[in-house]
Amino acid sequence: MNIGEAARMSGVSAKMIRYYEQVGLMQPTGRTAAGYRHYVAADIHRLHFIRRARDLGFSVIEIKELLSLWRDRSRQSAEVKRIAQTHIGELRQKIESLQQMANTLQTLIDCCSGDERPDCPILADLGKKAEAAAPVPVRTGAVTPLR
Amino acid sequence: MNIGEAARMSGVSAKMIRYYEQVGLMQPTGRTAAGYRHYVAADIHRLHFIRRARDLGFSVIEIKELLSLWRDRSRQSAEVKRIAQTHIGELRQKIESLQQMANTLQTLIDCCSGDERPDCPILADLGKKAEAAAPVPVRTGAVTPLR
DNA sequence: GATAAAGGTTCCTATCATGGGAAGGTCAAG
DNA sequence: CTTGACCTTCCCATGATAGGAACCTTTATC
Repeated sequence: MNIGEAARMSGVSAKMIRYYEQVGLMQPTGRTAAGYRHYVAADIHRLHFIRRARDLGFSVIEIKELLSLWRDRSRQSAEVKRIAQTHIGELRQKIESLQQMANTLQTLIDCCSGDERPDCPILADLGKKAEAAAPVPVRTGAVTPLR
Repeated sequence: MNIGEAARMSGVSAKMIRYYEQVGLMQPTGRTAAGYRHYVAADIHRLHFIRRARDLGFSVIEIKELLSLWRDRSRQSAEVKRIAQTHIGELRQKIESLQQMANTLQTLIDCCSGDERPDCPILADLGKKAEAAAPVPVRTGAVTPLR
């Protein structure tokens, strides 16, 4: 099966399939005489795995680790759990940070009359001299951008 | 005042100050004979504004809009409110998406014994043929990456 | 006045996952 | 044999940020 059909079957774009090969998530596949990649059922399965992991926000690095554990008969589930927990920690930190932004912003919005007059507590707050209200920005690390 | 001191006073790095000038958030400042940028109090104030807006997750584009409204005497607060509400909508969507990831992942983690045995529901789920459990990925637009 | 340290300038590179597009080769159907 | 769909590689762009090189300026010290 060609890359296009593999893309359709796995839900991963052809572009990304090539990228995953390049960064080592996918083994280089066999090629036809003309240089076309060809895929078998196991490749599709692996692509499904990757896509699902991406949907859960795992980075390429993390997915590489998960993949190497996936069919390792001697793996210890503790290892997988550790990776997942680290990741969920990152997710939670990011959520909290966004939540704090949203809360602060909501407070400002609630105070804004939102009419034709120029008085606006949102701008007033942004322009305040000191940073009294500024939430400490959280360094959340490489959590995957949402797709 | 030189760019270094402006950075110290505003909490925006010199690198970013130059970047903001380049993308039009800051007006090009005056230069000394040697080509050094120099800043006055109003510039620091503007940098504070920018930093605060960045802390709230506004993109450079949005900040540009907010800045142009900031000292516009004829602005309507409704306009500012609209920008803020659009932005908070993006934040909420992003939060929801991350929350869903975290929930799914937590469910899987809870089912994983996390011991020395290889049986692992996390990997089992990721490797499932169909995408039954896959949450629909949300296109959340240009919400700022966390800092 | 010479020198060294600290700070400024521009320009290039990288991040991370993803997509767009060009230039060109291949395959299958009409 | 042409047409259109598909494949290949290669380059570029995204957004906000940082790192670093090469080079110039200012300031303080000897």
